[in-house]
Amino acid sequence: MNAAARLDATFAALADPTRRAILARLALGDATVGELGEPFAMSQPAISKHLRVLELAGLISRGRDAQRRPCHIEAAPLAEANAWLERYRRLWEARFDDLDRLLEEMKAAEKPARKPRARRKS
Amino acid sequence: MNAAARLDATFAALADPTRRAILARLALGDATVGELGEPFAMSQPAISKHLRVLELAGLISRGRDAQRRPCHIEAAPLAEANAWLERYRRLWEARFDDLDRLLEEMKAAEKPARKPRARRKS
DNA sequence: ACGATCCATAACCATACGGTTATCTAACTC
DNA sequence: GAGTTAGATAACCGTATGGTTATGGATCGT
Repeated sequence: MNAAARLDATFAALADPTRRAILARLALGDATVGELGEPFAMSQPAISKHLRVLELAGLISRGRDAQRRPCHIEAAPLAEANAWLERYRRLWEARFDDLDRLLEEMKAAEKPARKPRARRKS
Repeated sequence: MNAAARLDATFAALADPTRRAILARLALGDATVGELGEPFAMSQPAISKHLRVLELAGLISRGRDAQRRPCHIEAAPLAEANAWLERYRRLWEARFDDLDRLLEEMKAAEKPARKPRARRKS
């Protein structure tokens, strides 16, 4: 799987609240399928499907403990997703830069400028 | 739209290589629909659909310049996605911590330990 | 006023997704 | 060996997604 396909799978896996909650749970430590499904008003096969999506995305791995299949979070794909987002960080930090500059201006002028950052639907 | 639904929309929007490429282009500056579609072997309506997905996710906004509809990247949802990922940063950084520790051990023992970090399909 | 340009919308299609119920398998327990 | 427990798998269903072609609408140029 190339980098683009991995990002596809990772972001798609994260685009579901149940799966994000499962990852949040697994961040606290390994858990079985039953434990992972318990918080959700959802059938067991539905949970298994979510786990398969997470596994195919490389976000979890599964061990074996008798009948149980403990799940373990694998953070590497999250690191890749983070690296992708990283390239856009300046775009959202610029917002705060603007805010800082605006605050400076307000402090200097002692009169709230009310300049709403331009843009936004013309 | 609540935080979870926004994350759903954001991650889903990012789970497509065409849309990520469009965002990459827009990070360099605003562009029209035609300009955005030019690199892709895809019909114009397909591009419009991708742009609508990005717009619904709040990742772009659109202005107007005569017949043209210039698109502008909006990074705020990316910041939210980043904030979500941030909570898992220690999980993938731990990997490097382990590697560092392993390297320390190797250096101390002068004999490559070959301990493959345990876990992984039992 | 007329055609060209830029883009959106509608209708359609195949496939994927998120859920269900029912059933099957593997391993433990007694 | 019989029943029980933990999950996986199969078949199905409604809706969403990603693409297409065809058409429509707004604005520019002449």
